Amino acid sequence: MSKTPYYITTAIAYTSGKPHIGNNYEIVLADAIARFKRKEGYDVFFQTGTDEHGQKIELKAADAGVTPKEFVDNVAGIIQGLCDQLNISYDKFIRTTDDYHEKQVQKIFKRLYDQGDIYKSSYEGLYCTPCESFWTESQLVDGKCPDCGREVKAAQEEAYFFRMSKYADKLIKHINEHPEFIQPVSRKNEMMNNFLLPGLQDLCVSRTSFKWGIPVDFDDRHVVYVWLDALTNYITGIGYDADGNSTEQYKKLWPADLHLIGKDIIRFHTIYWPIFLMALGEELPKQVFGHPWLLMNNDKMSKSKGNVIYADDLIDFFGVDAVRYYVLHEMPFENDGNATWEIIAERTNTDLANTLGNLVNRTISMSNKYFGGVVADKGVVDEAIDSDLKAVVTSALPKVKAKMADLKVADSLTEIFAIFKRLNKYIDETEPWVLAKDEAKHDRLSTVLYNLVEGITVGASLLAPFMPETAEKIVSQLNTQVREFDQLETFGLYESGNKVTETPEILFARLDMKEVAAREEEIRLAMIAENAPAEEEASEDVIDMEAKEEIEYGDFAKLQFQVGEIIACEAVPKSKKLLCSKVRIGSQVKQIVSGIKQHYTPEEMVGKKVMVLVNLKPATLAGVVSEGMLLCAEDAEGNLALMTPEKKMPAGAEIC
RNA sequence: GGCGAGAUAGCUCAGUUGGCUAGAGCAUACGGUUCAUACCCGUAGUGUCGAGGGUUCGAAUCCCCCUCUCGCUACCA
Repeated sequence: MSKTPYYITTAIAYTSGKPHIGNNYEIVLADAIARFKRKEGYDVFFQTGTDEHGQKIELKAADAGVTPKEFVDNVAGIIQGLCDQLNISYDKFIRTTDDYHEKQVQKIFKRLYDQGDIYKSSYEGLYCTPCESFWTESQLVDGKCPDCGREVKAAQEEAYFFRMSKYADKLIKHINEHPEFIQPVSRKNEMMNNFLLPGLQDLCVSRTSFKWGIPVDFDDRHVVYVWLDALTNYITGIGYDADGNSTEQYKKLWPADLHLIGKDIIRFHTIYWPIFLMALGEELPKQVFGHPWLLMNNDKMSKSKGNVIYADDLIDFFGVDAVRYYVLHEMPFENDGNATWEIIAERTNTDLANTLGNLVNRTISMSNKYFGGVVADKGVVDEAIDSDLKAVVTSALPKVKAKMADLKVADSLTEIFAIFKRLNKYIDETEPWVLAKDEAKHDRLSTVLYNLVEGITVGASLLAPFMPETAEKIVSQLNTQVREFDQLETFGLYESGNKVTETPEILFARLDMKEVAAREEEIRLAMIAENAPAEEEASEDVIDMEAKEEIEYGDFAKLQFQVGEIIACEAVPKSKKLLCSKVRIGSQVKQIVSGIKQHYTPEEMVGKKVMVLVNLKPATLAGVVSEGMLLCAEDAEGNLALMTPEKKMPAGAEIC
């Protein structure tokens, strides 16, 4: 009987820098699922990898003075190193710079172009020069710019687009008929209500503004833009061929059983990716699970704050399985989880050191103390207390399987730990130290210890997909092996008369919270120190934007910039981003609305001298009239900085 | 602004189709035990189940309204 295939993927990691623990969470989750499915008897193929193209990488490489390829080789190496440290059992690590991938992406692009799904456009008639904005046809109001109402006209920038709308109805039908397709289901509504039902926009699938990408082979001014390049890794990695010569492996594995991704890219995996596949005539993946985030200190991580948590730092301190346990157990199904050194340490102490580690240790110690390490079932049963123990142990597998079928990994671990908790209780119920004092009860004592060793073996075997190293350590101390799943619903398979180790090793040492805090602080300070110069560098990080059309001086002269003084400011009601400021310009006061609430409080706005575009046609925003524009600089992360005069200037001074 | 989710013990959350004294884990207190990593076992809790109103014999659970939080999205001159 051939095994049922199970193809699982993670998102491929973007190689712009070293990923933090929040990024690594996904691959640990995928690994646990993959290992579990293998144990369940599936023929698992687990693919992960790196996404290595794009302008950001091109720029970072230039800054670092290396070629983009050298840059991504380095980062991809770091990422693979982290995978190894985290004990990730991937079968394939794909890089989007791999030859076969690039070749297939070109073929896919060509094929989609030939069949009319991709078309070339140049934004013709859709550029509003005053607004500096491109618009798609459906965004126009009465054929004019939806913002200013002026005529739009052709622009120079050309690009290839994918006709998304063509497949929208088919996708809506698929999603409705396959409620399991998008997980968690709450995401399904978001996709439907925000994108599919209002009508899909065509997707831009090429760029001419940078070079570090896969060239469109029949039009080499263009490179394939991110999604067609990145998403296709799921099929190129297993041997897809756009000309119909796909490998046997591809035929066996596709469609994928599970794409495990972060909730931020659900849209691309549940709308664009299925539509690409439909266009190629391939089946859709069975399930896309958009997992929540693992946040750090309930805050946005920042190197300058030193609160970024990296997997390798954690592994150094806690050990790989403590880290795996933490991310797998602490992460809820739908809400974001939180990671702090303190919480990780607490989990390690309570669950791993106390419940599990101590259980193994005390069991082995007693075996050595009372029977010289020999564990034998003498068949002396106390039905009242033994039967419940056995029931808990042998009923765990189906419970865990049920949880895993719904991807409830955290709950699965809880089920497994229920065994260890039950075993600890069993020790109290049987009181081996009392039995030991009575020669007549030594056979009973032997059976009790046998039951403990047996239960631990079953628990360790269940634990193996989640904490492989620990499972191995446990069974090795018990001088046995991790069992297959079909041996976990029978009690009593441990070889009677076997001898456990004489020198039990502490599996997880209890951690002193003070030491944990000290270590965290040490790393935090090191990170801040290391990034102090880097942060300056970062501020020097150049940002290239697409070049706009050249203008005449006359065009510039039309714009009236003046220094304005903010004399009052308040938040616009019913708006999340808008602040309404009263700005003195000369002797007049204008009311200006700006989308900067997330960066400035009304209080700190007051008194600032800022650069104002004065002669902009008034517009109404969220029901409030705005008579101009406050100018800000914006960086790649969307941080804003108001433009203020470098020397003291009166309100109304012209900026020219 | 649109759509959606949520507000339950100090903390993180469970509470199926409305039904007996509202639960789990962690943290806390007390008791027990000593094989073990000051560990394990047991007991005890405290909760106006976000506010208000309604339906019902009965509501954490259904309806209305309010406040707040969050997600996606639009807007962000």
